[in-house]
Amino acid sequence: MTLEKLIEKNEVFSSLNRSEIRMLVDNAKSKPLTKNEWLVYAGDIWSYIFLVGRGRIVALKESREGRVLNVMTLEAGEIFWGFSFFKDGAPMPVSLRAVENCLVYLWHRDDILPLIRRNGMFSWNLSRLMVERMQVASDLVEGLAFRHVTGRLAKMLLDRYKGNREETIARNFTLDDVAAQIGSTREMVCRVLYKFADTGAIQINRTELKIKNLSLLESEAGFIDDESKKIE
Amino acid sequence: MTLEKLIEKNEVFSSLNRSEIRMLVDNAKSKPLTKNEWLVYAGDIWSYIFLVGRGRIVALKESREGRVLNVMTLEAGEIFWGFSFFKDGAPMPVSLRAVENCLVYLWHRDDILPLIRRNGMFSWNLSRLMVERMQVASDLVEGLAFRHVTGRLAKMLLDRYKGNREETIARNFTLDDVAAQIGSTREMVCRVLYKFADTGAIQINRTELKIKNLSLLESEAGFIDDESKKIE
DNA sequence: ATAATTCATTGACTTAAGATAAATTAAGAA
DNA sequence: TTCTTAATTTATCTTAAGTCAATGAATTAT
Repeated sequence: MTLEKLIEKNEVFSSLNRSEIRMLVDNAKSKPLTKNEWLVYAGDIWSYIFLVGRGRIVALKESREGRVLNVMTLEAGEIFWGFSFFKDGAPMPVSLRAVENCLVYLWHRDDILPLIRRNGMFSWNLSRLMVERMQVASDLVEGLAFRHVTGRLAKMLLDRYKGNREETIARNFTLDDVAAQIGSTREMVCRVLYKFADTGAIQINRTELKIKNLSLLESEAGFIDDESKKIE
Repeated sequence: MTLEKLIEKNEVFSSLNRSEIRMLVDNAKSKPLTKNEWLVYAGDIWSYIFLVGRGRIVALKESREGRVLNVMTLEAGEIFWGFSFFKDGAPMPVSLRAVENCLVYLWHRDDILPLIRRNGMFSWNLSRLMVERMQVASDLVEGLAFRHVTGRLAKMLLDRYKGNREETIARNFTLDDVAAQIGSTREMVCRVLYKFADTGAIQINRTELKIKNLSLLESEAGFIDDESKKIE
């Protein structure tokens, strides 16, 4: 899709007129990323806002011990930014890495600021997007603080495959990927998956997966009232 | 402090002119809160933005099992908002509770939106504040995902008392408070505090606390390279 | 001052989850 | 195909952290 089309389709830019969009298109710095290439590292001071034109980019945190937590995935058409785009000197809270070959369009803060001054609704729309991102962070916090690995994994399966009930799904993600999504280890993920299979919630083999019992999974995820887990 | 003064001092409102400030002052709904009173509950649809005039308000999450996680504390002069202030139907990710007697000034989304349309820098400043809040969330995630209770507690002590090195500090927080801040239990917090005392990092008794060895605490918090914890 | 209540502390016990290592299988390269 | 590499699976062991229960100290209410 052309950059112009991508901009037109994105809600954040919905308040811009023709000439403003043209200005954006003309000033965009496009940057191709090869699979696994890093766009920025956590801790960097980076004052850009960008739009994913093609491919997918993952935002992740790494611990010194080498563990990885995927915070979110940016699909084509989505927008993200460096924190110092908004606040001078604010470091990136996550690293950004292309999970496949990508094309991104970048704008430096200095090139966007005039637009923001002129167009009140533009940064309003940015604020709205930020709220969405906060919801993601909020869910993450809740999972990490209150749920066991079992619960986080069940929730992830539901988020991903609720629609594919009773369909056989190819396991096209590695255990390490899943572990990074829920903040655990591949061994734990593997064990818990087979635990779910034991209870009949899912069916699983080395390459495929099938959701057999939605409500069982939901109760593992903590969506359903489970008397044994309640207080008073 | 008068509402007008509070508004003038807050960066978010720094782009407003006299008459806009007057408009805000006139339209503010002021609401007193008694200690421990709830302002909103997590999950509520709540389209207000507010300014803490007096007192302190804590933003917290609760699990079904009764555990509590303090996400942040809003002091007098600080601003926060319901998520549906920005996005229709977006639920509150946290509950808000007064930890002492408070006075808050509230504005409904509908009363602020015209201002935002007119004044581009206002929502820009809001976005900047949102970035600060995201940094808080980011640190929280990092702590929960990568640090043990020991590390989170050490970090909390440093954040709170780095300046009070070698001074005796009254323990004016309950173990439950601390546990809620770092996402653990009072018993764990107690045990870890006495573990820190064993290593000589702090001195502690039932009512007081003293930081004895900053670098020991820092290494517990993971600020210092600890060979034993590194990979390869 | 005394009683009631809230907090802090500690030990014993249980569970969740990570580390390590080895065996097995699938996928891809030669 | 055959070989190599990467990923999955399982078992065992260790550690982190939570629960429960009991005790003692401080604080608040009466």
